[in-house]
Amino acid sequence: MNSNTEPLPSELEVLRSSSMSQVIYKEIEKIILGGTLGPDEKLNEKALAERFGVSRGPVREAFQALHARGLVEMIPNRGAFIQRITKHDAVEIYDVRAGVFGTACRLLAERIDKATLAELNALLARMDAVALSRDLDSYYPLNIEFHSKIVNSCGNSTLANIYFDLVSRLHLFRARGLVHGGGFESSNAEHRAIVKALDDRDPAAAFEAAYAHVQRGKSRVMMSGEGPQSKPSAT
Amino acid sequence: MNSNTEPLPSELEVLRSSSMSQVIYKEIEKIILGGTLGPDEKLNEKALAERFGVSRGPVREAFQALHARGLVEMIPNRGAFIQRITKHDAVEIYDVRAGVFGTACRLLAERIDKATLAELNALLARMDAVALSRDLDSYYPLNIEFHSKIVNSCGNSTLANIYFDLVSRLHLFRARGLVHGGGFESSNAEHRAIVKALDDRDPAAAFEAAYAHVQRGKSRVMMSGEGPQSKPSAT
DNA sequence: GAATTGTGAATCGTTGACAATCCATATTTT
DNA sequence: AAAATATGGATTGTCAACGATTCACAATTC
Repeated sequence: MNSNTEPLPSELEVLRSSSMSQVIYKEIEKIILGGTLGPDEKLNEKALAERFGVSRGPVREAFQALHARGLVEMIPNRGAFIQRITKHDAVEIYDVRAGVFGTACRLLAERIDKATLAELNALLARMDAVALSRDLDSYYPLNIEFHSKIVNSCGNSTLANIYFDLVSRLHLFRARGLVHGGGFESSNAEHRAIVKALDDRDPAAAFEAAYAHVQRGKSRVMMSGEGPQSKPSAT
Repeated sequence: MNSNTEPLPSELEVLRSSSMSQVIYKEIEKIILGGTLGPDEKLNEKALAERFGVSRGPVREAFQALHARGLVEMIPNRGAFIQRITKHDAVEIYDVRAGVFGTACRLLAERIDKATLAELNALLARMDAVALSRDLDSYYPLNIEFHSKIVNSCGNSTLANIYFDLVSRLHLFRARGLVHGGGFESSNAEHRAIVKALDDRDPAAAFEAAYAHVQRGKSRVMMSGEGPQSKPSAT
């Protein structure tokens, strides 16, 4: 076909492979996770449709997908609202995330290669260096990269999708600043314990180290006592 | 086919509390998981809309939600198809399910009460009895009830939702008969190991027992070599 | 006869319009 | 004046219709 001509990676090409509602989905997801809108904020169909230059149909379809993924709440005859994550919800999500991340490490321990191990060690070193200079804004992305590298290397895309979904939902729990807040030196010590278990090819130890690490992260976040705590009725 | 158009049984009142697309979602989900349709089967918008007596709008919204949950595949300008689960996909799902179910047991071990323990023991006894009579059709629902009881008792609805989603997706992998196929006496022995760990309030042991149990279930299913094995391009 | 091209029916993607519902404000009632 | 009730505007839920794309099958070409 036109393997020689592909000068348009822009919107036209995207529209060929993905339907409109999928594009709208990604855009609204960006808006939600961007954090500019407050929690419990209303998502106006007409306003969003006009903003993207489409009709309300694709927007409504995107809403349903966002609802299925737990990012928005649908109230009949009222519309779509950014999902509100209570403290109780956040605890639940952290516990599942601990189990999923632990499972990723367990699976990775059975198949990790030298290259991946080297990359993880390199990240450890960089995080240690940044921790010394106490540069929080530099530590944060490295921390994410470390966890993502593990999840993406465990050879299970289903697990990876679930993991990143959980992380997205936690983003809705406005309690950041705490992730960096309490002691990230100890955090990196926990990272080292994980990598050591991976290096030892010890699945059980890898799970335990990873599970404990996320649980400590939960404690660090919850300690600060931020976020909404009201508990709406279950669906 | 069905000249008597009454596919929605008295659930018109549900429409008050839930939107139409949510009802359609549940109906299509039932159709998919019912198993009457083969894998990779096309879901016709117009046909489904007429079957439910609505227009195509709500049906398309339901499709998006089903797609987000991994039950249908959306192909641009082609429509919605029942998601095809390859053997490779099934392995991934089993591994995640093992980790999630293990996490449920781990959490439950920290909070289980006498009543729940008694219920689980009662189920164990019933499954043993059924195993003696080799009544597979009676064993299967008890097996499901056992796992569901654990997941629903661990006090984490987020985890429960993810778990049942994974189970649903595994249903798309047409390889049943195998779940019962190879030795369900050993399966119940594994159940006993889980309950023992729960009784001991030993989280780590509970996880290991549960994880190993699902992994053995995976082996039993995969051993039979059924299911589609073609591997479409990764997303 | 096999491959290619052309045609038409069927289906999908999107839109704009209409009815039903909800919300905020103004009006009435006690 | 406070509570209850009406009212108008805005928003959602659903539908039917239009253009665009795909698929199956017939006609044509080599």
